[in-house]
Amino acid sequence: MNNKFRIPKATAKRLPLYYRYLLLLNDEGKDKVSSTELAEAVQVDSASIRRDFSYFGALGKRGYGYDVKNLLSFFKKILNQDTLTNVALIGVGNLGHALLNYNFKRSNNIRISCAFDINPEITGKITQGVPVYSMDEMKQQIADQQIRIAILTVPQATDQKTADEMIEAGIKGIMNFTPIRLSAPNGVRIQNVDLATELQTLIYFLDSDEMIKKQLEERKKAMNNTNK
Amino acid sequence: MNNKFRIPKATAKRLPLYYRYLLLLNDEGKDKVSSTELAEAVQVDSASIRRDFSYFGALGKRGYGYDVKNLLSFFKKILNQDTLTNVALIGVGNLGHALLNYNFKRSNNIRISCAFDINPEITGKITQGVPVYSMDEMKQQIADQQIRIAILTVPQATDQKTADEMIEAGIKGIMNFTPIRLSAPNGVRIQNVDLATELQTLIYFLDSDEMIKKQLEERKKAMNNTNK
DNA sequence: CCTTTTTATTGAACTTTTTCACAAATTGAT
DNA sequence: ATCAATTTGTGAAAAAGTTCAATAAAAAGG
Repeated sequence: MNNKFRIPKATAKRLPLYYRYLLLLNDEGKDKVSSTELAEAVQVDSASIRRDFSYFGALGKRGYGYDVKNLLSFFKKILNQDTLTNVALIGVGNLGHALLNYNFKRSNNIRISCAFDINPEITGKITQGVPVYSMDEMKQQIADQQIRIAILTVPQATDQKTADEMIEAGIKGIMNFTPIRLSAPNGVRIQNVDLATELQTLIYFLDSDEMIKKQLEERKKAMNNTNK
Repeated sequence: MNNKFRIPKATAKRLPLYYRYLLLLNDEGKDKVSSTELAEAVQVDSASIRRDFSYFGALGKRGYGYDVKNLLSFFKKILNQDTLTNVALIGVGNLGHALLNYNFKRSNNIRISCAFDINPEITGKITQGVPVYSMDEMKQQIADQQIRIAILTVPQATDQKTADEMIEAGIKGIMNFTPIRLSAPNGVRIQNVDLATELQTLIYFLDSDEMIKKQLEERKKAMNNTNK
């Protein structure tokens, strides 16, 4: 028996994407979908899609494509979408508020079930249907509710300490919106979401696109001059 | 003359990370930094860091490390941090508001200089120091202000149409927070930021971690039984 | 029933990214 | 001046990820 369970990281990252589009197709009443069709919608090369699916065995039918309902229920299980996942929100500032309003439940079966903040003006109340506790209560609540996943949107400074506390309370996965790279023991996953960095990367790519374009133009001009 | 300018994508994505940490070090008054030290802070293998830097030439000194000020001013240029980058915000909902409050300027020299929305209750006003225009004015404003980059946080549905309009107005880079994979002509970059997807990926990894752990335990147990 | 078309599956080639590991340069101590 | 300790820069190997393209199965059309 070999490790059939080790799915490439790159593939795993694309699964939710596939899943969401399959949900959409299903809602539209579509019965089948081909890798080419999927490729266009999710903007992943069709060969990659076929390769990705193949890690889970032969999910399709040659000459036909993939059965939407089949694929959907398969991925539903793979992605743990049949059970509701409760997550904690640490830090109810601007971004935290936005996330409270975000409807993760709709197509992901994820729910923010409790939030924590230091600001006494918002703690002890219910915001967007979610109770906001003080930070002192965090450890207890997370442990009691057996929450494994937390979204960290505190405004910096104390983040590592906060993370340590969360992990102590039983958190196994952190979606980290702070710019600090948290350190965590083995068995705890950190997913960094760094908005400023991504924006800057975008700018970098744009500038280098432009530079390459300029160089090409200059080279062309030089060629023309030599040919005269 | 060969293409010395083509920096690997993976490297480019890490540059803003390095930059931010270098800013921090400089603020702390540190003069030099080694790849090992950097590695720990940004959680990238030290060999990768050296490799990344080497694409730009020999930036360090053997037996010494990298000069913080030197490196910083070099990356400042590379990342276009010496000029302020204006970006547009399309959609001032919850997430949009959070982004308006986000201080991109502090360590990234990026500023949201105008925002757009359909909601007449917020258009025509200035929010967080940023004027909010109606969608009708978008094309004009983007063109007039020569904005190349936009953050798209509209609540779905019309997004492709909105994107097309933006591109027509001169936008070259879109940071897309909507779940839809936008299509764009050549020369326009789309950076997708998909919060629900990332959260789901995290859950997937957690579950597979757990499964692997369980399997290992079972295998161990089986081994023990055989050895008896 | 045969032929053509469609489309998944997958070995193999290819590309990109990461990591190893060591020579070469530099520092700092003695 | 010498030697030990550091630390970069980088060939080369390994690993991860993507794409090509041959094959096989199924569907559709005649």
